[in-house]
Amino acid sequence: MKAIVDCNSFYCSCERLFRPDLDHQPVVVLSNNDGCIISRTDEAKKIGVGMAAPYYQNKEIIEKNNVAVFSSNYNLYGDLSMRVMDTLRCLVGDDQVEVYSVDEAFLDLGMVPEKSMQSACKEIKETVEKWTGIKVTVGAAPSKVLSKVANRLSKKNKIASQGVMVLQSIHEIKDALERTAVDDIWGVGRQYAIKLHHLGIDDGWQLRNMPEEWARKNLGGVVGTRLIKELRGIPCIPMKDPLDTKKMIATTRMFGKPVFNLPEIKEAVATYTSRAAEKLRRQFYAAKSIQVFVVTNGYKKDKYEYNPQSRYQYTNFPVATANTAELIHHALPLTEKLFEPGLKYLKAGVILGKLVPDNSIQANLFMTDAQNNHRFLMEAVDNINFSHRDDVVKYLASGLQRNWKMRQELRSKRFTTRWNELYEIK
DNA sequence: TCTGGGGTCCTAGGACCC
DNA sequence: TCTGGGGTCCTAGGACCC
Repeated sequence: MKAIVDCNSFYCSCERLFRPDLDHQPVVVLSNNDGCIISRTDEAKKIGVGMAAPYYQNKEIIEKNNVAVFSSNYNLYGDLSMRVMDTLRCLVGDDQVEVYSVDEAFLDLGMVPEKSMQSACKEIKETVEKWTGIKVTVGAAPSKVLSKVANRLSKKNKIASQGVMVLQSIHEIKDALERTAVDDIWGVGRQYAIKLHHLGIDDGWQLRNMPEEWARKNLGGVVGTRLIKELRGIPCIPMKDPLDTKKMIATTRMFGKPVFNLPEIKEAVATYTSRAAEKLRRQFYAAKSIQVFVVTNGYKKDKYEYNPQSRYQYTNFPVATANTAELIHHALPLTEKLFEPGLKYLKAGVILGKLVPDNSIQANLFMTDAQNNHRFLMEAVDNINFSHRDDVVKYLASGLQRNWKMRQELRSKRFTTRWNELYEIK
Protein backbone atom coordinates (compact mmCIF):
# COMPACT_ATOMS: atom_id res chain seq x y z
CA MET A 1 0.00 0.00 0.00
CA LYS A 2 1.04 3.55 -0.76
CA ALA A 3 0.00 6.65 1.12
CA ILE A 4 0.14 10.32 0.35
CA VAL A 5 0.41 12.80 3.19
CA ASP A 6 -0.65 16.28 2.19
CA CYS A 7 -0.50 19.40 4.35
CA ASN A 8 -3.77 21.32 4.47
CA SER A 9 -3.56 24.78 2.90
CA PHE A 10 0.14 24.52 3.62
CA TYR A 11 1.33 28.11 3.20
CA CYS A 12 -1.64 29.44 5.13
CA SER A 13 -1.09 26.90 7.89
CA CYS A 14 2.52 28.08 8.19
CA GLU A 15 1.38 31.67 8.60
CA ARG A 16 -1.20 30.67 11.17
CA LEU A 17 1.33 28.81 13.22
CA PHE A 18 2.82 32.12 14.27
CA ARG A 19 -0.47 34.00 14.26
CA PRO A 20 -2.84 31.86 16.32
CA ASP A 21 -5.20 34.81 16.43
CA LEU A 22 -6.03 33.99 12.79
CA ASP A 23 -7.13 30.44 13.56
CA HIS A 24 -10.75 30.97 12.59
CA GLN A 25 -10.30 33.83 10.20
CA PRO A 26 -9.87 33.37 6.44
CA VAL A 27 -6.25 33.55 5.32
CA VAL A 28 -4.67 33.70 1.84
CA VAL A 29 -1.06 33.70 0.64
CA LEU A 30 0.01 35.46 -2.55
CA SER A 31 2.49 34.40 -5.21
CA ASN A 32 5.69 36.30 -5.82
CA ASN A 33 5.08 39.84 -6.89
CA ASP A 34 1.82 39.66 -4.92
CA GLY A 35 0.17 38.61 -8.18
CA CYS A 36 -2.00 35.55 -7.59
CA ILE A 37 -3.56 33.77 -4.66
CA ILE A 38 -1.72 30.48 -4.26
CA SER A 39 -2.96 29.19 -0.91
CA ARG A 40 -6.33 29.59 0.78
CA THR A 41 -7.83 28.31 4.00
CA ASP A 42 -11.23 26.63 3.97
CA GLU A 43 -12.78 29.85 5.29
CA ALA A 44 -11.37 31.75 2.32
CA LYS A 45 -12.63 29.12 -0.12
CA LYS A 46 -16.06 29.34 1.42
CA ILE A 47 -16.43 33.07 0.82
CA GLY A 48 -15.51 32.51 -2.82
CA VAL A 49 -11.83 33.34 -3.17
CA GLY A 50 -10.64 31.42 -6.23
CA MET A 51 -7.45 29.38 -6.51
CA ALA A 52 -4.71 30.95 -8.60
CA ALA A 53 -6.98 33.95 -8.97
CA PRO A 54 -5.39 37.36 -9.49
CA TYR A 55 -5.16 39.23 -6.20
CA TYR A 56 -6.47 42.52 -7.54
CA GLN A 57 -9.62 40.84 -8.84
CA ASN A 58 -10.37 39.50 -5.38
CA LYS A 59 -9.44 42.60 -3.40
CA GLU A 60 -13.00 43.65 -2.76
CA ILE A 61 -14.17 40.33 -1.40
CA ILE A 62 -10.98 40.08 0.64
CA GLU A 63 -11.41 43.44 2.29
CA LYS A 64 -15.10 42.97 2.91
CA ASN A 65 -14.55 39.67 4.71
CA ASN A 66 -11.53 40.68 6.73
CA VAL A 67 -9.27 38.13 5.08
CA ALA A 68 -5.66 38.09 6.32
CA VAL A 69 -3.30 38.43 3.34
CA PHE A 70 0.36 37.43 3.22
CA SER A 71 3.07 37.66 0.56
CA SER A 72 4.81 34.34 0.18
CA ASN A 73 7.61 33.63 2.64
CA TYR A 74 9.46 30.67 1.21
CA ASN A 75 12.13 30.63 3.90
CA LEU A 76 9.46 29.94 6.47
CA TYR A 77 7.56 27.36 4.40
CA GLY A 78 10.73 25.53 3.44
CA ASP A 79 11.81 25.19 7.01
CA LEU A 80 8.44 23.95 8.26
CA SER A 81 8.25 21.55 5.33
CA MET A 82 11.52 20.02 6.46
CA ARG A 83 10.08 19.44 9.92
CA VAL A 84 7.05 17.65 8.49
CA MET A 85 9.23 15.44 6.27
CA ASP A 86 11.62 14.65 9.11
CA THR A 87 8.67 13.59 11.23
CA LEU A 88 7.45 11.23 8.51
CA ARG A 89 10.91 9.72 8.13
CA CYS A 90 11.00 9.21 11.86
CA LEU A 91 7.69 7.36 11.74
CA VAL A 92 8.08 5.03 8.77
CA GLY A 93 11.80 5.04 8.03
CA ASP A 94 13.98 7.15 5.71
CA ASP A 95 13.69 4.83 2.73
CA GLN A 96 9.91 4.69 2.85
CA VAL A 97 9.42 8.43 2.30
CA GLU A 98 9.42 10.18 -1.06
CA VAL A 99 9.20 13.94 -0.72
CA TYR A 100 6.97 14.84 -3.62
CA SER A 101 6.62 18.57 -3.12
CA VAL A 102 7.00 21.16 -0.41
CA ASP A 103 3.75 20.02 1.20
CA GLU A 104 3.32 16.40 0.09
CA ALA A 105 5.09 13.09 0.58
CA PHE A 106 4.40 9.56 -0.60
CA LEU A 107 4.93 6.79 1.93
CA ASP A 108 5.50 3.14 1.18
CA LEU A 109 3.40 1.34 3.77
CA GLY A 110 4.27 -2.13 2.55
CA MET A 111 5.36 -3.10 6.03
CA VAL A 112 2.01 -2.25 7.63
CA PRO A 113 -0.44 -5.18 7.94
CA GLU A 114 -3.60 -4.62 5.87
CA LYS A 115 -5.93 -4.64 8.81
CA SER A 116 -4.05 -2.00 10.78
CA MET A 117 -3.75 0.35 7.79
CA GLN A 118 -6.44 2.70 9.01
CA SER A 119 -5.00 3.07 12.49
CA ALA A 120 -1.45 3.44 11.18
CA CYS A 121 -2.53 6.30 8.93
CA LYS A 122 -4.37 7.91 11.78
CA GLU A 123 -1.30 7.75 13.94
CA ILE A 124 0.88 9.27 11.23
CA LYS A 125 -1.55 12.14 10.89
CA GLU A 126 -1.79 12.80 14.59
CA THR A 127 1.94 12.64 15.19
CA VAL A 128 2.76 15.10 12.42
CA GLU A 129 0.18 17.52 13.76
CA LYS A 130 1.42 17.19 17.30
CA TRP A 131 5.11 17.56 16.47
CA THR A 132 4.91 20.32 13.85
CA GLY A 133 1.59 22.09 14.36
CA ILE A 134 0.74 21.58 10.69
CA LYS A 135 -2.54 19.81 9.87
CA VAL A 136 -2.33 17.03 7.27
CA THR A 137 -4.59 14.66 5.36
CA VAL A 138 -3.62 11.04 4.65
CA GLY A 139 -4.88 8.94 1.75
CA ALA A 140 -3.83 5.30 1.32
CA ALA A 141 -4.47 2.79 -1.47
CA PRO A 142 -2.72 0.10 -3.53
CA SER A 143 -1.20 2.63 -5.98
CA LYS A 144 -0.01 6.22 -5.95
CA VAL A 145 -2.79 7.45 -8.22
CA LEU A 146 -5.45 5.81 -6.04
CA SER A 147 -3.87 7.19 -2.88
CA LYS A 148 -4.24 10.66 -4.38
CA VAL A 149 -7.89 9.92 -5.08
CA ALA A 150 -8.34 8.86 -1.46
CA ASN A 151 -6.57 11.91 -0.16
CA ARG A 152 -8.72 14.23 -2.21
CA LEU A 153 -11.99 12.65 -1.08
CA SER A 154 -10.85 12.78 2.51
CA LYS A 155 -10.13 16.48 2.19
CA LYS A 156 -13.51 17.10 0.61
CA ASN A 157 -15.21 15.59 3.59
CA LYS A 158 -13.01 16.34 6.54
CA ILE A 159 -15.62 15.72 9.20
CA ALA A 160 -16.64 12.23 8.12
CA SER A 161 -13.13 11.10 7.22
CA GLN A 162 -11.28 12.71 10.12
CA GLY A 163 -8.52 13.46 7.64
CA VAL A 164 -7.76 9.83 6.79
CA MET A 165 -9.08 7.68 3.95
CA VAL A 166 -7.95 4.17 3.11
CA LEU A 167 -9.06 2.39 -0.08
CA GLN A 168 -8.51 -1.34 0.07
CA SER A 169 -11.39 -3.42 -1.30
CA ILE A 170 -12.52 -3.20 -4.89
CA HIS A 171 -15.85 -1.86 -3.64
CA GLU A 172 -14.19 1.02 -1.85
CA ILE A 173 -12.11 1.77 -4.92
CA LYS A 174 -15.08 1.63 -7.27
CA ASP A 175 -17.10 3.90 -5.06
CA ALA A 176 -14.25 6.39 -4.77
CA LEU A 177 -13.56 6.47 -8.49
CA GLU A 178 -17.22 6.97 -9.31
CA ARG A 179 -17.21 10.03 -7.11
CA THR A 180 -14.11 11.46 -8.77
CA ALA A 181 -14.29 13.40 -12.04
CA VAL A 182 -11.50 12.63 -14.52
CA ASP A 183 -10.35 16.24 -14.16
CA ASP A 184 -9.44 15.54 -10.55
CA ILE A 185 -7.27 12.53 -11.22
CA TRP A 186 -3.53 12.88 -10.78
CA GLY A 187 -2.05 12.78 -14.27
CA VAL A 188 -5.10 14.13 -16.08
CA GLY A 189 -4.55 17.78 -16.86
CA ARG A 190 -6.65 20.25 -18.77
CA GLN A 191 -5.90 18.95 -22.24
CA TYR A 192 -6.64 15.34 -21.44
CA ALA A 193 -9.75 16.22 -19.44
CA ILE A 194 -11.23 18.02 -22.42
CA LYS A 195 -10.46 15.05 -24.64
CA LEU A 196 -11.94 12.57 -22.16
CA HIS A 197 -15.20 14.44 -21.67
CA HIS A 198 -15.48 14.68 -25.42
CA LEU A 199 -15.44 10.91 -25.56
CA GLY A 200 -18.01 10.64 -22.81
CA ILE A 201 -15.52 9.52 -20.18
CA ASP A 202 -16.38 11.60 -17.16
CA ASP A 203 -15.46 9.78 -13.97
CA GLY A 204 -12.52 7.77 -12.71
CA TRP A 205 -14.28 4.43 -12.86
CA GLN A 206 -15.07 4.86 -16.56
CA LEU A 207 -11.46 5.78 -17.23
CA ARG A 208 -10.25 2.78 -15.27
CA ASN A 209 -12.22 0.50 -17.56
CA MET A 210 -10.70 1.81 -20.79
CA PRO A 211 -8.26 -0.50 -22.61
CA GLU A 212 -4.55 0.15 -22.11
CA GLU A 213 -3.92 0.28 -25.84
CA TRP A 214 -6.45 3.04 -26.16
CA ALA A 215 -4.70 4.98 -23.41
CA ARG A 216 -1.35 4.53 -25.14
CA LYS A 217 -2.75 6.17 -28.24
CA ASN A 218 -4.72 8.92 -26.56
CA LEU A 219 -3.11 9.83 -23.26
CA GLY A 220 0.55 10.34 -24.03
CA GLY A 221 1.97 6.89 -24.73
CA VAL A 222 3.32 4.90 -21.83
CA VAL A 223 2.15 7.60 -19.44
CA GLY A 224 -1.42 6.73 -20.36
CA THR A 225 -1.07 2.99 -19.94
CA ARG A 226 0.56 3.53 -16.57
CA LEU A 227 -2.32 5.70 -15.49
CA ILE A 228 -4.89 3.01 -16.36
CA LYS A 229 -2.92 0.36 -14.51
CA GLU A 230 -2.58 2.55 -11.45
CA LEU A 231 -6.32 3.15 -11.47
CA ARG A 232 -6.79 -0.61 -11.46
CA GLY A 233 -4.66 -0.84 -8.36
CA ILE A 234 -1.54 -2.14 -10.08
CA PRO A 235 1.29 0.08 -8.86
CA CYS A 236 3.59 1.11 -11.69
CA ILE A 237 4.76 4.54 -10.67
CA PRO A 238 7.62 3.53 -8.39
CA MET A 239 8.79 5.37 -5.31
CA LYS A 240 11.58 7.69 -6.35
CA ASP A 241 15.06 6.97 -5.13
CA PRO A 242 16.02 9.84 -2.84
CA LEU A 243 19.56 9.58 -4.19
CA ASP A 244 18.45 10.37 -7.74
CA THR A 245 20.14 13.47 -9.02
CA LYS A 246 18.20 16.49 -10.12
CA LYS A 247 18.14 17.53 -13.75
CA MET A 248 17.85 21.29 -13.43
CA ILE A 249 17.74 24.18 -11.02
CA ALA A 250 15.97 27.36 -12.03
CA THR A 251 15.38 30.87 -10.77
CA THR A 252 12.80 32.83 -12.71
CA ARG A 253 10.77 35.87 -11.75
CA MET A 254 8.33 38.39 -13.06
CA PHE A 255 9.69 41.93 -12.75
CA GLY A 256 7.99 44.22 -10.24
CA LYS A 257 7.11 46.40 -13.23
CA PRO A 258 7.86 46.08 -16.94
CA VAL A 259 11.44 46.75 -17.99
CA PHE A 260 12.54 48.22 -21.31
CA ASN A 261 16.32 48.49 -21.16
CA LEU A 262 19.17 46.05 -21.32
CA PRO A 263 21.17 47.16 -18.24
CA GLU A 264 18.26 46.42 -15.91
CA ILE A 265 17.60 43.04 -17.48
CA LYS A 266 21.26 42.18 -17.10
CA GLU A 267 21.11 43.11 -13.42
CA ALA A 268 18.11 40.86 -12.95
CA VAL A 269 19.76 37.99 -14.80
CA ALA A 270 22.91 38.37 -12.72
CA THR A 271 20.84 38.35 -9.55
CA TYR A 272 18.84 35.26 -10.60
CA THR A 273 22.08 33.56 -11.57
CA SER A 274 23.43 34.24 -8.08
CA ARG A 275 20.29 32.77 -6.53
CA ALA A 276 20.39 29.71 -8.76
CA ALA A 277 24.08 29.21 -7.99
CA GLU A 278 23.34 29.35 -4.27
CA LYS A 279 20.71 26.64 -4.68
CA LEU A 280 23.20 24.64 -6.70
CA ARG A 281 25.84 24.76 -3.98
CA ARG A 282 23.41 24.12 -1.18
CA GLN A 283 22.45 20.84 -2.85
CA PHE A 284 26.03 19.96 -3.78
CA TYR A 285 25.63 20.14 -7.52
CA ALA A 286 27.59 21.74 -10.33
CA ALA A 287 26.08 22.68 -13.68
CA LYS A 288 27.30 22.08 -17.19
CA SER A 289 24.87 24.33 -18.99
CA ILE A 290 23.02 27.56 -18.49
CA GLN A 291 19.92 28.82 -20.22
CA VAL A 292 18.69 32.40 -19.99
CA PHE A 293 15.21 33.37 -21.08
CA VAL A 294 13.04 36.46 -21.13
CA VAL A 295 9.34 36.87 -21.57
CA THR A 296 8.09 39.85 -23.52
CA ASN A 297 4.63 41.11 -24.09
CA GLY A 298 3.48 40.70 -27.66
CA TYR A 299 4.01 44.41 -28.26
CA LYS A 300 0.96 45.37 -30.18
CA LYS A 301 0.49 49.02 -29.46
CA ASP A 302 -3.26 49.08 -29.58
CA LYS A 303 -3.87 45.66 -28.15
CA TYR A 304 -4.04 44.97 -24.46
CA GLU A 305 -4.44 41.24 -24.55
CA TYR A 306 -1.91 39.27 -22.60
CA ASN A 307 0.19 37.53 -25.20
CA PRO A 308 3.49 36.55 -23.65
CA GLN A 309 6.32 35.50 -25.93
CA SER A 310 9.42 33.84 -24.64
CA ARG A 311 12.84 33.67 -26.18
CA TYR A 312 15.90 31.97 -24.86
CA GLN A 313 19.60 31.33 -25.37
CA TYR A 314 21.81 28.73 -23.82
CA THR A 315 25.40 27.59 -23.67
CA ASN A 316 27.27 24.53 -22.46
CA PHE A 317 30.47 24.56 -20.41
CA PRO A 318 33.37 22.20 -20.91
CA VAL A 319 33.65 21.73 -17.15
CA ALA A 320 30.81 21.80 -14.64
CA THR A 321 30.84 24.74 -12.27
CA ALA A 322 29.07 26.11 -9.20
CA ASN A 323 30.96 29.38 -9.16
CA THR A 324 28.69 32.40 -9.24
CA ALA A 325 31.19 34.67 -10.99
CA GLU A 326 31.74 32.16 -13.73
CA LEU A 327 28.04 31.55 -14.22
CA ILE A 328 27.31 35.28 -14.41
CA HIS A 329 30.14 35.57 -16.92
CA HIS A 330 28.30 33.09 -19.15
CA ALA A 331 24.83 34.49 -18.49
CA LEU A 332 25.39 38.13 -19.42
CA PRO A 333 26.45 37.64 -23.07
CA LEU A 334 23.43 35.38 -23.55
CA THR A 335 21.24 38.15 -22.19
CA GLU A 336 22.74 40.61 -24.66
CA LYS A 337 22.00 38.23 -27.50
CA LEU A 338 18.39 37.95 -26.38
CA PHE A 339 17.74 41.62 -26.07
CA GLU A 340 15.91 43.45 -28.76
CA PRO A 341 15.21 47.14 -28.23
CA GLY A 342 11.64 48.34 -28.21
CA LEU A 343 10.09 45.36 -26.49
CA LYS A 344 8.44 45.34 -23.12
CA TYR A 345 10.07 42.77 -20.85
CA LEU A 346 7.96 41.19 -18.12
CA LYS A 347 10.03 38.36 -16.79
CA ALA A 348 13.44 36.74 -16.93
CA GLY A 349 14.86 33.45 -15.80
CA VAL A 350 18.00 31.41 -15.48
CA ILE A 351 18.02 27.63 -15.74
CA LEU A 352 21.10 25.66 -14.75
CA GLY A 353 21.09 22.27 -16.42
CA LYS A 354 23.14 19.13 -16.98
CA LEU A 355 23.74 18.91 -13.26
CA VAL A 356 26.39 16.67 -11.83
CA PRO A 357 27.01 15.93 -8.18
CA ASP A 358 29.80 18.17 -6.97
CA ASN A 359 31.87 15.76 -4.98
CA SER A 360 35.18 17.38 -5.68
CA ILE A 361 35.24 19.08 -2.32
CA GLN A 362 37.53 16.60 -0.59
CA ALA A 363 39.52 15.89 -3.71
CA ASN A 364 40.53 19.50 -3.98
CA LEU A 365 41.31 20.44 -0.42
CA PHE A 366 44.97 20.96 -1.20
CA MET A 367 44.50 23.18 -4.19
CA THR A 368 44.57 26.95 -4.00
CA ASP A 369 41.18 28.57 -3.85
CA ALA A 370 41.49 29.84 -7.42
CA GLN A 371 42.31 26.38 -8.74
CA ASN A 372 39.46 25.11 -6.69
CA ASN A 373 36.92 27.23 -8.51
CA HIS A 374 36.77 29.69 -5.59
CA ARG A 375 34.95 27.16 -3.52
CA PHE A 376 36.01 28.68 -0.22
CA LEU A 377 35.07 32.14 -1.35
CA MET A 378 31.62 30.87 -2.39
CA GLU A 379 31.15 29.11 0.90
CA ALA A 380 32.05 32.26 2.82
CA VAL A 381 29.64 34.37 0.76
CA ASP A 382 26.83 31.85 1.23
CA ASN A 383 27.37 31.72 4.96
CA ILE A 384 27.27 35.48 5.36
CA ASN A 385 24.19 35.89 3.19
CA PHE A 386 22.34 33.08 4.87
CA SER A 387 22.96 34.04 8.47
CA HIS A 388 22.54 37.79 8.07
CA ARG A 389 20.56 39.21 5.23
CA ASP A 390 20.14 38.19 1.62
CA ASP A 391 22.74 39.80 -0.59
CA VAL A 392 24.80 41.53 2.10
CA VAL A 393 27.56 40.27 -0.17
CA LYS A 394 26.76 40.25 -3.85
CA TYR A 395 28.25 40.71 -7.30
CA LEU A 396 28.15 44.21 -8.69
CA ALA A 397 26.63 42.92 -11.93
CA SER A 398 23.45 42.22 -9.99
CA GLY A 399 22.91 45.92 -9.46
CA LEU A 400 22.47 48.35 -6.59
CA GLN A 401 19.16 50.02 -7.42
CA ARG A 402 17.19 47.02 -8.61
CA ASN A 403 14.21 48.87 -9.96
CA TRP A 404 12.89 45.64 -11.44
CA LYS A 405 12.65 43.90 -8.08
CA MET A 406 9.43 42.15 -7.31
CA ARG A 407 6.91 43.43 -4.85
CA GLN A 408 6.46 41.62 -1.58
CA GLU A 409 4.69 44.03 0.61
CA LEU A 410 2.92 41.73 3.01
CA ARG A 411 5.53 39.20 3.95
CA SER A 412 5.60 37.79 7.47
CA LYS A 413 8.83 37.33 9.37
CA ARG A 414 11.17 34.43 8.67
CA PHE A 415 10.62 33.24 12.22
CA THR A 416 12.61 30.06 12.01
CA THR A 417 15.53 30.89 9.72
CA ARG A 418 16.75 34.41 10.59
CA TRP A 419 18.14 35.40 13.97
CA ASN A 420 16.83 38.92 13.73
CA GLU A 421 13.32 37.77 12.90
CA LEU A 422 12.81 35.28 15.71
CA TYR A 423 9.36 34.91 17.18
CA GLU A 424 8.99 37.10 20.24
CA ILE A 425 7.03 36.27 23.34
CA LYS A 426 6.13 39.27 25.40
C1' DT B 1 -1.93 48.95 -13.33
C1' DC B 2 -1.92 44.53 -11.31
C1' DT B 3 -2.23 37.12 -13.67
C1' DG B 4 3.83 32.64 -9.76
C1' DG B 5 7.77 29.69 -9.62
C1' DG B 6 10.06 25.33 -9.97
C1' DG B 7 10.10 20.99 -11.47
C1' DT B 8 9.34 16.07 -14.19
C1' DC B 9 8.68 12.84 -18.03
C1' DC B 10 7.86 11.49 -22.81
C1' DT B 11 7.99 11.76 -27.89
C1' DA B 12 9.22 13.20 -32.42
C1' DG B 13 12.54 14.43 -35.38
C1' DG B 14 17.12 15.88 -36.93
C1' DA B 15 22.13 15.10 -37.06
C1' DC B 16 25.41 11.95 -37.14
C1' DC B 17 27.74 7.32 -37.07
C1' DC B 18 29.12 2.75 -39.33
C1' DT C 1 15.34 6.76 -62.40
C1' DC C 2 17.35 4.11 -59.15
C1' DT C 3 19.35 5.18 -53.39
C1' DG C 4 19.94 0.23 -46.70
C1' DG C 5 19.55 -0.71 -42.10
C1' DG C 6 20.43 0.09 -37.57
C1' DG C 7 21.84 2.73 -34.01
C1' DT C 8 22.90 6.89 -30.72
C1' DC C 9 22.59 11.46 -29.05
C1' DC C 10 20.52 15.77 -28.74
C1' DT C 11 16.89 19.27 -28.63
C1' DA C 12 12.29 21.24 -28.90
C1' DG C 13 7.94 21.00 -27.50
C1' DG C 14 3.99 19.28 -25.13
C1' DA C 15 1.89 17.33 -21.37
C1' DC C 16 1.73 16.96 -16.51
C1' DC C 17 2.52 18.08 -11.26
C1' DC C 18 2.31 21.21 -6.83
